[in-house]
Amino acid sequence: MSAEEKMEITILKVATRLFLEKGFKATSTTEIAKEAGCNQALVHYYYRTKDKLFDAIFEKKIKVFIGSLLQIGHEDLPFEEKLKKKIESHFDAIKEDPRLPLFFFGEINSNPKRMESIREIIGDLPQMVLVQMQKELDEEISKGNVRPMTVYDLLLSIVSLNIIVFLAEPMFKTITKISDEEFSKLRERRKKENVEIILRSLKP
Amino acid sequence: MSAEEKMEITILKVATRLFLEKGFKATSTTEIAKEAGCNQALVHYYYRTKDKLFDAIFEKKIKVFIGSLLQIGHEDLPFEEKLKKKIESHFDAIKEDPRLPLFFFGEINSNPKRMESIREIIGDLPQMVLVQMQKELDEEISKGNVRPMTVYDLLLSIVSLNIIVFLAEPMFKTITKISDEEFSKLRERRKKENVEIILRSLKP
DNA sequence: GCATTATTTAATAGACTTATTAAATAAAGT
DNA sequence: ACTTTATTTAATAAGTCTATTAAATAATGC
Repeated sequence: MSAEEKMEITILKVATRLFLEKGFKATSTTEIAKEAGCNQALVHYYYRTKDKLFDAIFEKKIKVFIGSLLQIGHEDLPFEEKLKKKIESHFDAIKEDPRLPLFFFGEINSNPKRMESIREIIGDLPQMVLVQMQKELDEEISKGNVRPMTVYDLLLSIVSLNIIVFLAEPMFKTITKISDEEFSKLRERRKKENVEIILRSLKP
Repeated sequence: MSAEEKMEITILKVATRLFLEKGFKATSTTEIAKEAGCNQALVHYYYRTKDKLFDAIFEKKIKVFIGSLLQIGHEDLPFEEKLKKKIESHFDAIKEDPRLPLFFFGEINSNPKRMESIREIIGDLPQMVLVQMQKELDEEISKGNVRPMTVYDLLLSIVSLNIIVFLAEPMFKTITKISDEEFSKLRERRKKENVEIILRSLKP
């Protein structure tokens, strides 16, 4: 097991996939071991408990999700362009991992304490996102380019519009009987549409 | 147990609360029985299996959720007013039962077959919502009052904006440390804001 | 009152869960 | 080559879960 991938890593990858797909409760360490190709005890040997294994994964993913809203290296662009980039990078981060939204909202709901303990680990990240956007937004409002609005409202709208197409995919496909191909088109259209909706919503 | 509420009903109520709170997998018939104040076997006596009990509840709730988008008795109102009523009635239906969105998206994701079998039971309801809105929308587009847009896009936007505040409540409160009172205000503001965002998004 | 039916319980089968143990094998260090 | 350390497994404890059984109690019909 040295030419091959280290089993410790394989376990983590399999666990990531399964936790994201089915959530904490519905995934067993037995199943993780089976898919990784090892004994169930090995999962506990490397990660001690199912909880610790999960937390490591959860932490990594929430950083990706929140961090995608913190656009860097575009300070010189005009407000609308910066915002467009934020929305699109957030959308792309979710597209990379379409189960992310349900994963977070589901796991935080079923175990609010988890979020508390993760809060300390992710640190300033959420604050940075809020402060950065707050600053940019307030400036535009004072210039009269944007109608008065809180940063919370703006963020909620962005996240909301960006997650829906991924969140609703199974329900949507069942109801509309739309093909996978058609759905892909719709998803790509939504990315542009979301930017359009947000920009329109800001006009004074 | 006849002056009191019938145990069959109590079980259903408790099960509804627990399934909505924690989902199918995380809720045991043992727990339902305990909270209802009866023996675990009685849950199976009345509802045979955990699955059947769940399906009965799921079906009821999805009808409420989808049905709230089918506004009736306002055919004479102008388009924007009808749309406003739809958005608000959908928002209110969720407010009545804030765990509804996570419940659906979570359960459908973790068991897509469930949705398939429920599809037959709920019947035309989703089609009615789609057709009704399609008709109203196309009319406005042909009159030039609304920019070209599919009914899917409109519906996705509405549902998305309406669910986010309920879906994100635990995450949002942890990150922002906002008080319950402040959050209530924000939630009420969102209801108006959502109507505003949607109407702006339709302008030609 | 007695028989029939409905409601409820205790007990348990059988499967699955996480986590720990001790033992086996492989790798590395000297 | 021998010891120490890391990796892996089998076995199992202790608990949970759903579903079924047979037996007990309560309600109803006649």
